[in-house]
Amino acid sequence: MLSKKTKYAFHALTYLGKYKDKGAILIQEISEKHGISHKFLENILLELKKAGFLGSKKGKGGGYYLIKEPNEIPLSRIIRLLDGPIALLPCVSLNYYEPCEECENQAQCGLNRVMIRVRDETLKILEMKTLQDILENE
Amino acid sequence: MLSKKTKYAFHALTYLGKYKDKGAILIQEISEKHGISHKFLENILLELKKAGFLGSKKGKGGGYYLIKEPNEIPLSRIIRLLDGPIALLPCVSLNYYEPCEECENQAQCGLNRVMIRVRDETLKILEMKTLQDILENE
DNA sequence: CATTAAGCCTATATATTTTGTAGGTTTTGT
DNA sequence: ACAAAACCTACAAAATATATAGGCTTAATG
Repeated sequence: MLSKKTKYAFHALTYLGKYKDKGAILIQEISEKHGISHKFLENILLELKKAGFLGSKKGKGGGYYLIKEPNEIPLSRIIRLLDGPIALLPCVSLNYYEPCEECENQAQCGLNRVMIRVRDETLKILEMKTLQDILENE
Repeated sequence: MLSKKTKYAFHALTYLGKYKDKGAILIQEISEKHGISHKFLENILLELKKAGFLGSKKGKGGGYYLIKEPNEIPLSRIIRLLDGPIALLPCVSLNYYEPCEECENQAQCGLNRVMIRVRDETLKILEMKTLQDILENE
């Protein structure tokens, strides 16, 4: 399941996408609209900024704004940024690969192959669908 | 990601499937072969038993054994039993449905639809693939 | 140029979940 | 009767997720 962090990130991005013509938007505005703790959201927005999705302006009249087009933000990237791996096993993760500690031999692990399929089907969707699609559905 | 519990369950089931002609198999045998804590595995096997996958025999010469054919044990059921929902959001879970607390209106939640697709594609695989497939791959 | 309102940053606190342990009870073969 | 095994419930420890605190930096404005 997606963490709250990731869900909050989607809410914030959606909000910023919806009002992207209004310029910089306050953390506080988003946190109040969605009932998210201000400080928690602050951390999330900062991560999104560092990852290159958001820009910000400090000081009075400051706030956050999207610096990518919504159709350039695949859902997969947001999930990976905030939640980590999308795959169900570390040994089939593309971005967070590690061998499974319990598995003496990954090549002959029966689960491995199935989980590669699950990963691929999941990614087909999450890499194709973007913030744009979310915005259109709301 | 799958929890250790679920991974251990798969290891145990695979082991029991592999040696299903040998009758009851000790917890200890499985736990030693896979480096799993005896007591932790005990709890897992008990759950698998209560869910109808395993049988057991108490007392001397006792142990656990499969009571379903490996091809009657879809991976989805094991994951759900030990890990809970397969879906990425509670509001799209078939077996563990709850409305998302942050979402005022699920019908017009943009994520909802995408996550239904992810769930469906994932389930296509995890309901079709069974312990049998795992055994064949090892 | 002082004040104020905003984001930035790092550390810490709290809550929840996962993982593992303890210890006694029941059952069964010998 | 004894020993070996699963059964059961509760608890402990560790890890992770969620949330908070508090000072720092930046920028607009009267």
